[in-house]
Amino acid sequence: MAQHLPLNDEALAIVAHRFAVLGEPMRLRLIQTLFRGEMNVNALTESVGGTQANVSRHLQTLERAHILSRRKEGLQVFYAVADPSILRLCELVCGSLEKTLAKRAGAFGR
Amino acid sequence: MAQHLPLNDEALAIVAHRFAVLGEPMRLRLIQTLFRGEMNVNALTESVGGTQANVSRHLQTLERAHILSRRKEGLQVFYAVADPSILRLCELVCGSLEKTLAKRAGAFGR
DNA sequence: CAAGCACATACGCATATGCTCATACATTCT
DNA sequence: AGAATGTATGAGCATATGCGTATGTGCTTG
Repeated sequence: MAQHLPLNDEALAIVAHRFAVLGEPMRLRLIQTLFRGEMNVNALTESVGGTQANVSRHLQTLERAHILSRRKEGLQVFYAVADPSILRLCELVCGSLEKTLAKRAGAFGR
Repeated sequence: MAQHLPLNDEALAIVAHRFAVLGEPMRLRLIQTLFRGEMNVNALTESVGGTQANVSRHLQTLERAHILSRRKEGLQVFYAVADPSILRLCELVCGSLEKTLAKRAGAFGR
């Protein structure tokens, strides 16, 4: 947002929407899983837990935001991380949080 | 999220919350204004538009998320960007959006 | 101490969001 | 064509969120 500033109303809404899409634990969990590579809906549903319907909806949200890509192969649909900046985005947030919330650092990593 | 992966539930919730806080146009507008430097509530209210009550609420949300800092001086309260990573975060999103949504690029800049 | 200013908060409303259950849709196989 | 499988979508509910109006709180000044 440096060479871009100040953003007008439309741009602001678009940026806010992108952040909002990333602002749900279930969607982050899906993205996190997909960092390991492309996966179909059933596999993702098992991996993250919850119902297939819910997972499908979140995947749709992420794809519409151009964060994931969608590839249909026969009966199955494979999703993958489409926007490489997402990883850096998450790293930035994690790094910042580790500093700001050093007390709760135990919640990070495994 | 690289050396951090995979995040556990608590960490995921924290990261998601941070993204969610950034996922509102009004709050982004406040942050954007504060990139120019510390400002009090009245000045911010005039700058971003809307009611004082609403601005105050959003500022509170941002401060609780450790994105802004709060300094009281007499009658006035001054807010400032507390987390320097926010700027890079916004830049990342803007850059990514310019590429992904090249068609709507006209919405950016001024 | 009373008045005034800057900011925060309680309340109520309208809308948005996430979830589940059930069902529709699409593709493959028999 | 009909059955089976994988995915998407509609309906309905519960909760969360953003907003405005009105009021409360705290500091300062006359």
